Amino acid sequence: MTDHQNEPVRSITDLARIAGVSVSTVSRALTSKGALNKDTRRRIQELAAQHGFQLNVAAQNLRLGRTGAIAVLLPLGHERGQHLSDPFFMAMLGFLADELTERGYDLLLSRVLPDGEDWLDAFIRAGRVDGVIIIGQSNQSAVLDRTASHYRPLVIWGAHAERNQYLTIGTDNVAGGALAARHLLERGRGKLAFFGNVAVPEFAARYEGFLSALPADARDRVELVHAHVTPEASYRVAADYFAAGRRPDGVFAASDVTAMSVITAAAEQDIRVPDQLSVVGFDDVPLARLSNPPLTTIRQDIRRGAALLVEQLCQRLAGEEVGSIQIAPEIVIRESS
Amino acid sequence: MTDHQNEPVRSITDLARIAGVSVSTVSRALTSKGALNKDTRRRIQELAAQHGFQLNVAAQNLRLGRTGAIAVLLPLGHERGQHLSDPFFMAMLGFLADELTERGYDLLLSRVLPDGEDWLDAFIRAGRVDGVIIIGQSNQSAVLDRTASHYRPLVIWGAHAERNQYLTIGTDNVAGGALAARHLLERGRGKLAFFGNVAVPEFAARYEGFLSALPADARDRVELVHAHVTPEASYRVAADYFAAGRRPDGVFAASDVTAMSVITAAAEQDIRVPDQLSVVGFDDVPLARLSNPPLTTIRQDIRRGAALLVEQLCQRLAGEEVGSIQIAPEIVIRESS
DNA sequence: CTGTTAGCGCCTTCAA
DNA sequence: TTGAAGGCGCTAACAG
Repeated sequence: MTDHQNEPVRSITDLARIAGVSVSTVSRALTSKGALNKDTRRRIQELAAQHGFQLNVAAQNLRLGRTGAIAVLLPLGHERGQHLSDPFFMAMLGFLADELTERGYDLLLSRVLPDGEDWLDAFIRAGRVDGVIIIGQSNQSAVLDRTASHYRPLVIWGAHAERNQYLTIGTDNVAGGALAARHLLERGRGKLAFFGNVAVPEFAARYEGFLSALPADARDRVELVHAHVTPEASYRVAADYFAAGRRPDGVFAASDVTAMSVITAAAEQDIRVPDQLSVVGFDDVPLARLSNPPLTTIRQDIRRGAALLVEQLCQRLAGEEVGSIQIAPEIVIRESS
Repeated sequence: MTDHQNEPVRSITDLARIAGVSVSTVSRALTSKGALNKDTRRRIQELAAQHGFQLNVAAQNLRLGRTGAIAVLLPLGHERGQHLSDPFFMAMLGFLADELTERGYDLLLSRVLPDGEDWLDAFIRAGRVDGVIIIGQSNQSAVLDRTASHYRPLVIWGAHAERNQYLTIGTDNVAGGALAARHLLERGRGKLAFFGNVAVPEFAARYEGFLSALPADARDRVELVHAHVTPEASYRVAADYFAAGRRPDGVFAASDVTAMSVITAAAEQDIRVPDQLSVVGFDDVPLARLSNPPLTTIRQDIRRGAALLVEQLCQRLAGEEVGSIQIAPEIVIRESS
């Protein structure tokens, strides 16, 4: 008998030779699929372990006509800045990684700068992934609609709009905005401002819900302040705003980051939160609790959102037809309001 | 001539048939490699564009014996919590995504719970990626050392230690700790505390540098408070600490998140920052600027770190031998100290 | 229960 | 300049 200890084992062919069986037997043993003698299977598995051999995933996938990977795309349509620095997206990414790993998929991360109309189709045609999760539709809803019409395994985190055909999972932003409005009213606030970029569909929905829950007189006086997503940019906007002498008594911010910017900028003008100004954020990122004062905010259930995104995507991969889902937000009252 | 408009084009074979040439010609045309008549090349490229055809990356990679993907691994050795919620890692991830995309690599994200000694080798043997970037060595330096001895395309973000053979890119944590110490001394602080988990090598180095820059009397009185990485856990530790009546006049926190926890917990005991207590963080995450008061912190150049990680990895992939690099930190003085 | 064989889609050597 | 053919490592009929 030959000494096989030193032969490198790079493929099932190598292992088959050493084991004295055919490649298909090795394949069956290692994939645990197909009928095979128990002892043969065990013997080959042990041999594989001894030689530190594992099936080549790429070849396996090529043969199976799949890739075993799901893309998570972050389109940077509106904000070219450090989108990935947004704690909300990051938490989402973490949970997605967990969910996908659990189902045996790899997570392919990509930030895309949408250019023209073909970026998504081109990405899909490259065949690198079996399905696509998009976090935030940005200003790309037309592109998404077009692609969704012929490509099924596509789910989007974000606001749902009637006119869009693609599959979305997202917080009910309108309801969230309404929660913020009612809370500020309860606090006796009536001179209100909304901080956020309403070109982003999610933020527009928050704003819309906010307005809709306000009595007419308060609604008419709401100031709409165009704040960007990144910490630096939103802080600058807030600082300018207060420096210009604006003095609302209640602010609803489109995100926790923006809310923290508002609080910081207010503090620099000696505006006391919450005595003189109530601030409500959106997201409930982990750091919201550590803001000073701790942030009152509209909580999005990120873990649930990630689970649903993966769940719906897998259904579509299995050929099922599934629809959009909205998740109810809740308000978390802390000390900033 | 047949009408080819409606035939699906799924492979170079299909396109070759339509173009009336051989598959190798199509391959050469689409990869822009090998000699080929200019007009033929252009004609085939146009045909491909018309039919929305792109080369199948998986098959290409199988043939070329590579994967075109780099893994970014987050070992959750010490902290099982939402590691991915740490803003520092997230910012790093964003920059890595940019750098890798630019060089034509996909980024495969995976959070791993290290179990036993084989997790990294097993991951590598699966052959899913061409190289591995590990963010944070956690408590896995033995595993890393073993793997690094036989697997070259491996780079680690984190503290460099003489005894470890693997390639690290990281901030000079010792120097960073010293910067914090000197700053607190300048502020006239002498009753100091360090908040952080010194089982994490990076944090241990920060602590070491902190102590080393202190005069003997101050050094001997430094309190070491074991704070965890996650916001909730570190906040709880800080709250308990102050509730127990501890009253240092200077705190150096192992991370910005921990520093924000300390500030929040202090505020709840009516300890004024910076009047009664100076707090210095580490990282300079985007939100540090928006902390209240804005955080004095030791800045890590994340963008540069990400660029270097990818650069060194690519060198190794090209067969070059390259060594570890330390990045000098700098102190950013804001209002918390 | 196991072996033989034909590809998955692509690249590349060799020959024309 | 182009074509034919072999094979990357694996799976799944189909035979035996």
